[in-house]
Amino acid sequence: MAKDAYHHGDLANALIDAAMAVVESDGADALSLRDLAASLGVSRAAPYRHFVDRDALLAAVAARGFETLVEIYLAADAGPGDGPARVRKAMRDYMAFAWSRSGLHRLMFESDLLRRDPIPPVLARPYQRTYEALWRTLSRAYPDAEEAWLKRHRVTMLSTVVGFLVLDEAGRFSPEWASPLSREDMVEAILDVATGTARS
Amino acid sequence: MAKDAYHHGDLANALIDAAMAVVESDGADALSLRDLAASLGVSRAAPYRHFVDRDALLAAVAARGFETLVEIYLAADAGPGDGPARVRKAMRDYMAFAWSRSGLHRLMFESDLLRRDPIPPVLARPYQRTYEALWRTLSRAYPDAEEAWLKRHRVTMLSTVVGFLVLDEAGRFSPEWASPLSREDMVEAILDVATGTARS
DNA sequence: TCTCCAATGTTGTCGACGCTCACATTGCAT
DNA sequence: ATGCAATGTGAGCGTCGACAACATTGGAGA
Repeated sequence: MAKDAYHHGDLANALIDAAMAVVESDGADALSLRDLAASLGVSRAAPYRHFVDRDALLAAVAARGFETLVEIYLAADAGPGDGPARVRKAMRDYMAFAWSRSGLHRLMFESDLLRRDPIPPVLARPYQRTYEALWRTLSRAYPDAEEAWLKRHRVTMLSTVVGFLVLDEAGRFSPEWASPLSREDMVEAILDVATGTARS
Repeated sequence: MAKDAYHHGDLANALIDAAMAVVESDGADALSLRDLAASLGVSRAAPYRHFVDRDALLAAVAARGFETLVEIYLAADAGPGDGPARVRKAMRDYMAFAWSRSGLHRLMFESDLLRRDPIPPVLARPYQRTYEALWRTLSRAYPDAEEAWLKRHRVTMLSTVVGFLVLDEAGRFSPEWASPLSREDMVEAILDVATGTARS
């Protein structure tokens, strides 16, 4: 109680937590540093002691998203089943993650953050680790494959899954549009195509 | 010259044109109604006589994008080659369009505009026509296919292409990441997977 | 041809926002 | 104990979207 009078204690993390909640519920565009500061009982200028600007805070939020994604990939790779089954599970779990936290996922994949040159420092490592984890899963699943084949597979697999998520989050696959396909039908079709096991 | 003193003449279209230029060069986030009005030599409030708010202007810009996409699909469908070849060309031309006007493409597929309920009226028709045109190309290419197969194909095909575009525009497929694949290699691989002609 | 009105454009203003600066307070290392 | 770096404050600047009250215009109908 004593310290709370002036110094917050861990304002940086509190800001990330609160920003994460806003991003998940209302999207990154809805984030206001002033509102955030007010909700934490702190002055409007306080956040700038920890993040140079609004984008830096969003980058920190996105970084947590990539860290979560790393865990998802690693868990799938450590799970049961043969290689291709683990790849499929990684993609399925990734889709579930994007679905349950769509505001965060949009920030991670549609924002300008990763378009910057250079990429924000806090984001660089989690982002790189994400793709290392996926690469590991993929190369373990197909140990005899040539590198070019694996790279090609990585490009097409990610594209298919991310494209489905983007279009779905944009409301493109409404029931009447997809009919007679159910959501599960579409997810399985996407996983089939993405992992290269599609039936013709 | 006389009318220019007070009445602009066709401010609505001039606004859309100017906004399109901004969207294509700097992205939708960079659009400022005030700057736009100034660049057209009108007052700050003038745009509001033609568009209820900033989003309405962006919706009009996006609508033009969808109209362009309709033309691309129709042209591909009217072109030479058998059905599957025309589908492939439609997707290839779509990718070229998204590439050459990436700011516009991002507005069309990543903005909140199409997430609204209801969809902005100016956007509803061009958006619907886009998918009718694609559906026509697809069903003509596979006249004997069942509806469920066609719908599934539409979902996976669009997902793969859009996902590649989104990830590419986000800078995910930089040369060192994709090596030894060239951009053309990736495009062909995407088209193979999207159109269901991928080699295993 | 004149008149009036709807369409169109302008000025003034408000509130929200990101961000900066000068200053205040705190706690930790010395 | 003290002094300094980290952290928080309050005031304020400039930009923006949006609204309201008013001004100007051109064309439709008398």
